[in-house]
Amino acid sequence: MLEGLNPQQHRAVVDTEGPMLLIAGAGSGKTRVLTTRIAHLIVDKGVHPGNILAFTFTNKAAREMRERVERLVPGASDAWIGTFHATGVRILRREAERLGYPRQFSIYDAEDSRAVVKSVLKALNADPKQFSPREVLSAISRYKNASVDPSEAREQALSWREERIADFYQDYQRSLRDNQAMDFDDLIVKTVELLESFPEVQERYARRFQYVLVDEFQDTNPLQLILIKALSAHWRNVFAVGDDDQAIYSWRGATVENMLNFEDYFPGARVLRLERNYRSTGFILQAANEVIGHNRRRRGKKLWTEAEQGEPLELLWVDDEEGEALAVRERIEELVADGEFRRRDCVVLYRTNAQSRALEDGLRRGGLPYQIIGGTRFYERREVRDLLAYLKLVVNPADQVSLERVINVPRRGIGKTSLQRLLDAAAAAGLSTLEMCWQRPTEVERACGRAAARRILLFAGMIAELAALSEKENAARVLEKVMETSAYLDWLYKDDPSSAQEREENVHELLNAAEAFVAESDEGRLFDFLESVALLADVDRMEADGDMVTLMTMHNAKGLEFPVVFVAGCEENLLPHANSLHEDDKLEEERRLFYVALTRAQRRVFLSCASMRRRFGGAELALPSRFLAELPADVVVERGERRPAVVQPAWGGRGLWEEESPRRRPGRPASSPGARSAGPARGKRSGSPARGEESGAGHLYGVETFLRSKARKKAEGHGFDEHELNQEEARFHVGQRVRHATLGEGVIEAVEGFGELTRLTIRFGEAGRKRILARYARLEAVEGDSDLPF
DNA sequence: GCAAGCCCAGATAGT
DNA sequence: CTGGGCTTGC
Repeated sequence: MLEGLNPQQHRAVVDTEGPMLLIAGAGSGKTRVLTTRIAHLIVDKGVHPGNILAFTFTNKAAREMRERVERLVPGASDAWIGTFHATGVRILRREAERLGYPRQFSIYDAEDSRAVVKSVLKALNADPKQFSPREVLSAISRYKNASVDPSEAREQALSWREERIADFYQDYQRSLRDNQAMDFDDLIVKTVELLESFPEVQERYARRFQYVLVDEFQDTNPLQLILIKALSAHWRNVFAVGDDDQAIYSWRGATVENMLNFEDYFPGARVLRLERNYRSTGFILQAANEVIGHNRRRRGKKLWTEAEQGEPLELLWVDDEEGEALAVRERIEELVADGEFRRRDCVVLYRTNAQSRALEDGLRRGGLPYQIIGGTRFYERREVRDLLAYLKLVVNPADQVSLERVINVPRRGIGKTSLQRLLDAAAAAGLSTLEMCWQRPTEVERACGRAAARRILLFAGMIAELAALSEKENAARVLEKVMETSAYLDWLYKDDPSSAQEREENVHELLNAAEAFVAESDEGRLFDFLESVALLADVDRMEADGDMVTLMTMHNAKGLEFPVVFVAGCEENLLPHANSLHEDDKLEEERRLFYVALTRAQRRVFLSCASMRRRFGGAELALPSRFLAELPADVVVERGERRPAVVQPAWGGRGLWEEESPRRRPGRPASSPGARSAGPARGKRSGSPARGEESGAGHLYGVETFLRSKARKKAEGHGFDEHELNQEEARFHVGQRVRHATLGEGVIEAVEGFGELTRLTIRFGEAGRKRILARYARLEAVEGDSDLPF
């Protein structure tokens, strides 16, 4: 078992007593250490598997860890291995009654939570202009992950706004409790609450877990740290594994402080490091090391490898997202044709889910099989959520959110007014809506009128029947019954025939999921099924079988590895993301994200960078990511050429990126790839020159053609002739300085539309950013272009 | 009670 | 361009 471990790994495995922090670089074999350590505890130390607790970042990671341990030690599956959330649920299902929750409390996902926040905002008369559900929700989540309860939030509030949010927080929690529901964060919050309020319970669990292991420790938050401490308090054997260079979830409340101050939180802790990388080639590692070296806030380490240099990274210059998709597809086809890689070896990573669409289209058009992780998730489809809401309601009749979702879906003539009367009556009686219906039907009739009451009571009766059924039947049977009694499929076709077929397929997939669950689990109980659904992460649904390319966000790729990695959209405002440009901490997190992306790769890395990207329908200029400039020049070769983003093609002047003399842009050394001016790319010394010579041929059309055809279409509709059109086009370009009569001087950031519809986004000094119609703006050109990036 | 149509805001990342 | 929320008219 211990064979083949390097000395550091070996020590990390066998040095089991007391707290330990393992700083494990990307690809340094930490998963192996974790699994071997668990196996070692069981086999060599005689620890009972049930006394081991391991936290992973995703269910998929948990499953893999369990399988790997099981392979080393058959019968080890009694160990508690799971995400923080899953472990929280596991404890809460046994103990929730102490907190005043029934065992079968509902778990609300983001959309359910949003519904609750919305109703809270409405009830407290919040001004929708000042408080969006989104913001409030994220504020609440931040509080929770920082372990701040509503009353503390109220006390800490420094402004009227914060006070209001604390009030919303309080009502939100009250509402969840009324619904006997917990949101995602609560799964940990309530577990901590339980352990803190009931010392005997804490003692019981802390005694039980002789060894506690935590993976991806750099992405844990203060609340999770409290949970770790509480559960390891008795034996104090905490083994935390993490890499500060891969901390990418600070927006979820995670803090590297947990790692940096480990020795304070766990006195007597030892710290070990794994710096030898077994995953990537020399070139890839060199690139990754160099990039992450630009971060200041880090513990600092340097990965090394004895692997061969391999192939240099390739930088693909493309015109726009379609060109990018095409380039990605062609490279994959090439790799597959060479026989060196399969499609399933390839992953395409991107910063935002919105980028997946163009990539997806490109792959589909080329007939290249792919799977997408994340984005519009299966369990977020309306039809799937409707049916799940029925099931949740069956399990937990107090769940108002689910009730309101389905009481009139399919339509049964229970409209807003009747529903409101019903809700009011129930609230007045201090009962949940369904209890009201079941226990006091006459009052429902009084409140809603006879006709409406009849329909409502019919619905309530249906849920009661389903609930009875769920006592003895498994999840799949109950789901079938829901579909049957609600005639859900019929309604799909009635509601929107055009989408009905696709939705029906989704419904059947849900049914399949339920069947699969029933087949796998002991009892196939409905509420266990709902729980497994609620806790699923996107990556958990990743297909291991089937030869297809995988598409996902960089965040989702954490902890995974692939022979071939594509990093799409290596552009300013995307990577680093626009929202992270102005704070150093955020910028460094973006860099870590890029680092994570690079270090997923075993053998090949392709980076793509477009000159133009479409957003909200309009065209926007894209600049090469500053991170590209941080790559050492001799580990990258370029493909295609960096074509100027000629947003105004007809005007004939120099395009934004055609420079008469190589003028250096800020922050970009001349030797780096990003600084090279347009022109045929050259293979570099270490690369394969022949490839570098290839042009970026094969685009469906250049930016120019695309924009002009679009312009012509518009012009035809508006009685412009082409001459006039060109005149209009000629007037403005991105980067141009202009003066506005009242707004002052500014720089054009984006040009959208053509002719009389030309819209300009201009950043003014004082007035900020404005989006205006060029024809009314009466702009005056000012000499000299602004130096981009803005 | 309900459907059609209009308007506006919007999309960083996810257990 | 898209989706959700609101208004309007039947």
